[in-house]
Amino acid sequence: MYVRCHGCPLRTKPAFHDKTQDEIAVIDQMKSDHLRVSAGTEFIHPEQTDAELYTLFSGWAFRYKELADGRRQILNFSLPGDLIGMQAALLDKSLYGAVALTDAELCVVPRRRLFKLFEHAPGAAYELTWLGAREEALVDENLLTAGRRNAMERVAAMVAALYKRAEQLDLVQDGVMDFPLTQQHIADALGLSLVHTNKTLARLRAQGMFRIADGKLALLNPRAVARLAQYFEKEPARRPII
Amino acid sequence: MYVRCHGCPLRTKPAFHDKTQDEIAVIDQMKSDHLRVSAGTEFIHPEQTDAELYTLFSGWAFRYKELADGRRQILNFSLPGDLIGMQAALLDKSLYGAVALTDAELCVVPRRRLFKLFEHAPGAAYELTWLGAREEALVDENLLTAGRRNAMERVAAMVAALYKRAEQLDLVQDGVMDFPLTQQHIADALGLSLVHTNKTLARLRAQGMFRIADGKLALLNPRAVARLAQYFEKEPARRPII
DNA sequence: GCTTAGGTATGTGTTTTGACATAGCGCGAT
DNA sequence: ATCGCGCTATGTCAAAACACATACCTAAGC
Repeated sequence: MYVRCHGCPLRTKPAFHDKTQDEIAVIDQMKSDHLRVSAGTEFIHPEQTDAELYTLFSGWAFRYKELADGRRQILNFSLPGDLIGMQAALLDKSLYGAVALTDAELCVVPRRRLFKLFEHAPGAAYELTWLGAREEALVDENLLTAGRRNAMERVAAMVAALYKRAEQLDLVQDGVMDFPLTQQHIADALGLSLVHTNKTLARLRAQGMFRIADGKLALLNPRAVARLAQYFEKEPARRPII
Repeated sequence: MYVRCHGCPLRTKPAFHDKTQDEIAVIDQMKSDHLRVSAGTEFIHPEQTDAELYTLFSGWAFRYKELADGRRQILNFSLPGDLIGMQAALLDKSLYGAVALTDAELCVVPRRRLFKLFEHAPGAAYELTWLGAREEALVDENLLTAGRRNAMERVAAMVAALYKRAEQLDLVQDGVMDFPLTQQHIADALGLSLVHTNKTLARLRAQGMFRIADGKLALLNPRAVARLAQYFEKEPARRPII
């Protein structure tokens, strides 16, 4: 059940850099646990002071913040290979929550070992920082979306971005990928109301650019979606994985 | 004109951790330049592939992204001591621009030296990563603002957050701080139109919670502002500075 | 002194988004 | 089997935000 980094099936995906056996050994040593959580589990809590650092091994997750009156903003979605919890692990306490969207597996790097990692494995530390910077880039893009795109564009931007990320992980087949978000998740990620999200999806559906149904997303016209969203960013060809 | 880290007047502010002479020497070695730029200078360009890493030494700056049709979203504002350009320095190319809002001074850490820093100064590398995580936290909060707060709340949240940051840097006197943003900047940061921002400011002004005028912000009723914005986050008492 | 440009202010009408209500569907629990 | 719940769908109306037009003020440049 416990997955050692040496045989990790994730790191051989085309999305990720190759690593030497030594590098992998370092990371394997840092890893303290391999966690299985079921859909809906909140594995980092807002205000939590002892959150660990995680790499999502399988499944989907998201980070969120909320206001005192319950309004919730999803900050970003995590796919396999993504780091979750840099802020939570480094800062005094977590300023957000993190929840598994599907059943998921998490590789755990204890926050206590983080500084050691910087001392003894500068390469891994650099990659950690790199991944942190990438996560910020995702949030930046989401902020652009929430701040400056209208409802139709927001949905299109989200579809385009998630599709591109899934593609890199070999999660797309014949233009179709798993898509475990409810409309409430979409609304919370895009800064829209649930009802308006539903109506926006209906309008987009009528235009036939993509289809979301039964937990699947089929991207029918990537060009049109990218154009509508004015979303043209490329993911780096290969990235680290810790 | 060139400021050596040893005598840096910024790092002695109460907002920052103390450093040993050795630590300071390491950073001083990393620093390659001390740049002066005038208000409006864009010192990191979107798509730029060779952006350096900066610490803002004096003045204000902001990072932004824009859509092809010109809509602009300001991602966050930087105050003295803040790091700017982690993403730009680490990733292949910059996904955002960075502009000086006022005349400003920048300490430059060349991107080429970054990996060396990780190899030879794990403490400094850790702090760099910490600062990157903090910047992401700022963007997270801005995303919550743009996505889930209404116009009045957005302005209040921005005022509360910037005031709190300025306070930590001794930039507040008698409840008044420099505030070099135009209404267009506020609009672009909050995801509002210029006109609506102006009207929202007028409504808030009528309520007397704060006053923005002549490049100054006077916070008259911090409690009311925090309550309206539902903004209660605390900055960590002390943080690193590179 | 005049002009221009950037910034702020405000009225009017339109568009977008949200709120509320209601309904249907599928699925798991009792 | 049926009840309740989560999720999706859709109509109607209200509120929030935007677009456009115009005006005023100040400071910089000629």
